[in-house]
Amino acid sequence: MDKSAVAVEALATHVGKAVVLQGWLQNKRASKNLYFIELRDGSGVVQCVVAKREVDDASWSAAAQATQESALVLRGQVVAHERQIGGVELQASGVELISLAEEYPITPKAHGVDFLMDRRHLWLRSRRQWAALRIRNRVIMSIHEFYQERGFVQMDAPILTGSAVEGTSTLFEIDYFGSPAYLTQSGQLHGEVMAMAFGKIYTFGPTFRAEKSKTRRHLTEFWMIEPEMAFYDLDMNMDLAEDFIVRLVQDVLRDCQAELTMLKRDTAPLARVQAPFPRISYSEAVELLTSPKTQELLQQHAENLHTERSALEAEQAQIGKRYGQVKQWKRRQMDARRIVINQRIGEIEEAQRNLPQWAESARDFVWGKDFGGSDETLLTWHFDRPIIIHRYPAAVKAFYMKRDPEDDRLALGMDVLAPEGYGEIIGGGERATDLFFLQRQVDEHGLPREAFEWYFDLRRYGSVPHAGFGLGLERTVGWIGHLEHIRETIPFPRMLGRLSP
RNA sequence: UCCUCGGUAGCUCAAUGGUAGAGCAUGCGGCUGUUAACCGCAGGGUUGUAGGUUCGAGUCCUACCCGGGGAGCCA
Repeated sequence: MDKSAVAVEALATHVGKAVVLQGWLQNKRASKNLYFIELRDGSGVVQCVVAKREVDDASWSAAAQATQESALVLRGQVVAHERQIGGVELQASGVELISLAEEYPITPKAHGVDFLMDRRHLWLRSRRQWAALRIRNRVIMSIHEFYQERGFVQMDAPILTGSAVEGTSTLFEIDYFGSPAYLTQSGQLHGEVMAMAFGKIYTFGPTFRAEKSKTRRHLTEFWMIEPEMAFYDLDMNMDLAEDFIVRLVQDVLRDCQAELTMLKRDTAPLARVQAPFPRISYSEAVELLTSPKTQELLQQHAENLHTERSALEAEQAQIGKRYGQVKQWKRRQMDARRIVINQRIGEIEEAQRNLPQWAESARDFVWGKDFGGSDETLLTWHFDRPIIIHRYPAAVKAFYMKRDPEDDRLALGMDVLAPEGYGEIIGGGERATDLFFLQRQVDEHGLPREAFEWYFDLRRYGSVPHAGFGLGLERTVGWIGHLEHIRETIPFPRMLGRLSP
């Protein structure tokens, strides 16, 4: 291994110099005396030009032999080249084949989800996955920076627990030396413990939910960041959540331009993610949801879908008519276009099927229910940035939430909803401080008091106002990267029916 | 659990109930700058499974299996 090898991402600072690159062949284009090799090294991708007259025979035949994902060492000079991503390419002087790859299953063309998921261990090498997971990395870094700069202490909550926080139906149960134990659903309660010991803390760990949800927003194993702060009320909690999200988005916007470009992410909506976020109470949200304004937005959306579909269908008909009379290469273009059209029409059809239900759900929404996925999406349509909804009916929130002193029906909870249909990325609130209230809540939720004695102790020994929230890492990354599915935001997604690789 | 869409070549997809095709990938040949390169040729199929309707089924019907998306629930 060559210690002097340069990372692709650093090449811009090596223009005009001779370098050694180590990596894998992502794609190759050939003409008689020239190979264009796209070399991937994990830090980026660079085009390497291998010209027959510039290299020796061994190098030339190595370049000829190299298949997709073959491992290579390339030597050459870095030259500036306007048309390349990153602005540089390598003029190769030597090619060494380290390992000849067998026929690679993931080709440069499209593949289906199931096929790719079965090959997740290889799929991770693809550009989109690279971009998505680099954004994940940047977000994780920002999370730690944000809290560490503010004097928060990182404290891990246990993953194995003896008690449930949320409903028991979504718990993964395991055998713990003959007793039942559960994989954690939230570090919440332990976070409160640590906040009483360290003041301001945050947990960062995996969370498990045995929900039988098959949607683009659900994983059975996901990562959650849960800050918990002593002497914080609901407003301070919302301020923190707002600053936090702005920071994550702006860091990615600044440091992940290449990744966002690769994902074809429209960055305008991200640039608008600035404080303050609209803060609306649950009751105001219900009013908004059931208002004519929401129905108008739905109507407009339905019309847009209809117009788009008509245009696509007209184009489809045109293609069908002309198909028999055109040249081969044109026909191929038409085939490709036809596939894109079919896919989009499928999406529109589904949206058109769902829209009436969305409208009905919004129109008939009654105070007291929790918002469904479509309701949340509709609420975010009214705004151009994330929104915070606070003061939910106590009945739909967790037992440990503090009641609103001004209205006992309400809990001092808050959710942050991401725009563009990505839904809830934060859930949290101010915690109840009163021992007797909590004991009653535990009883009413049918939970065993004994299991919460240690939690009750926090209210016996110096109980103070405190608050916190949980941020879903994968949903956040999915939203920032505008990814179609949450499974692309984590290296090895765990979902219903998916445990491997 | 329910609703909905789908399963055709290694992959992605076509195919008014009437001879199963295209692109990519693979192999061979061509091309001095390509950007999912391009051009030519070749090999590649028990249309998810089991029944049924029909002169004839990839296409219609029934059941089952597998997958996508959504509801419920949630980050």
